[in-house]
Amino acid sequence: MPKKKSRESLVPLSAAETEILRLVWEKEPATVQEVCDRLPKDRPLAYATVQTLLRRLESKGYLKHEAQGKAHLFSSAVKSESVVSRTVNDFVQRLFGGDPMPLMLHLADQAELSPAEIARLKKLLGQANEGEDE
Amino acid sequence: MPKKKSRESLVPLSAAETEILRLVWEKEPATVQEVCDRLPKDRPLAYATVQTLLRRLESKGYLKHEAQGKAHLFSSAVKSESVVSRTVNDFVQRLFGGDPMPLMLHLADQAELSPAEIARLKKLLGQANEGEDE
DNA sequence: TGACATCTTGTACAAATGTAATAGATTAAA
DNA sequence: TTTAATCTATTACATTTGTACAAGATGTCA
Repeated sequence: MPKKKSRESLVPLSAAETEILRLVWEKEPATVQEVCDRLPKDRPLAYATVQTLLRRLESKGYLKHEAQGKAHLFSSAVKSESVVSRTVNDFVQRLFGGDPMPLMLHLADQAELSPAEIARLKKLLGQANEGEDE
Repeated sequence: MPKKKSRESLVPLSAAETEILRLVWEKEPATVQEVCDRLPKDRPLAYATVQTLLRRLESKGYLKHEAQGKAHLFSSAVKSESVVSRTVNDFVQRLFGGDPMPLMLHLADQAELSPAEIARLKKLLGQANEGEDE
């Protein structure tokens, strides 16, 4: 029996689609209007544009919708984790040839993490190398 | 006087362009042919295609070239670090709304890091929270 | 110095993307 | 039940992207 699920090979997300998909994830299910309301102020998009993007996300298989009155309620059709996973992998592949380390280092260095976050990360990292200390 | 350098706002990289740019970074300066030679086997591209991408990278300001005999030698026009930085930021913005933590956690969890790499990361993280341990 | 082998340049072209206007359906309100 | 407010559906359209052929320039070797 297959352990890893067969990596549905969805059509890749474009930049604008990704932004919108994330907003849906933030508040699922969501109507076009609700997504519009959550757009960052510095990134205004016409209602019709958001609508187009949602439709494309649906036709690409990332979202589905059900009707609620005359409006549509959009929600994810695939787990966000798997989308994130694939997206991050592709990204790392493209920009770093597949090696995640440079990205981790960059983030560890650039991101201004709180002590709590750092602790959390360390713990997660720790699990993999208990006791090791180069 | 400005402290941060003025973030040149280059035209963003497309996926294919990013892959090629990375190859140039790997062995700078490089001719079209050399880049072709370094293409991953599972991603064949015609010589002409690579050439087009290099040309576009140059017109977008990421690369420059000088002639060597009849060939062109391409090399970066902006530091790769800054490109990586901008690219990663945009990516985190799009997929995580700007919060790098989910990405770090994802990577820490997914990437199979060697003990040495883990140690390196921990050290880097440590600098920011010496002594802290919630 | 002529024939090859290489390179660059110009051009192409379909598909994807970003962005949106508009017309027609639907519901809620008066 | 007409009107106003919303929604969806259809269509548009300039750019960008991915991918590449072909013609002409140039350097190389016999």
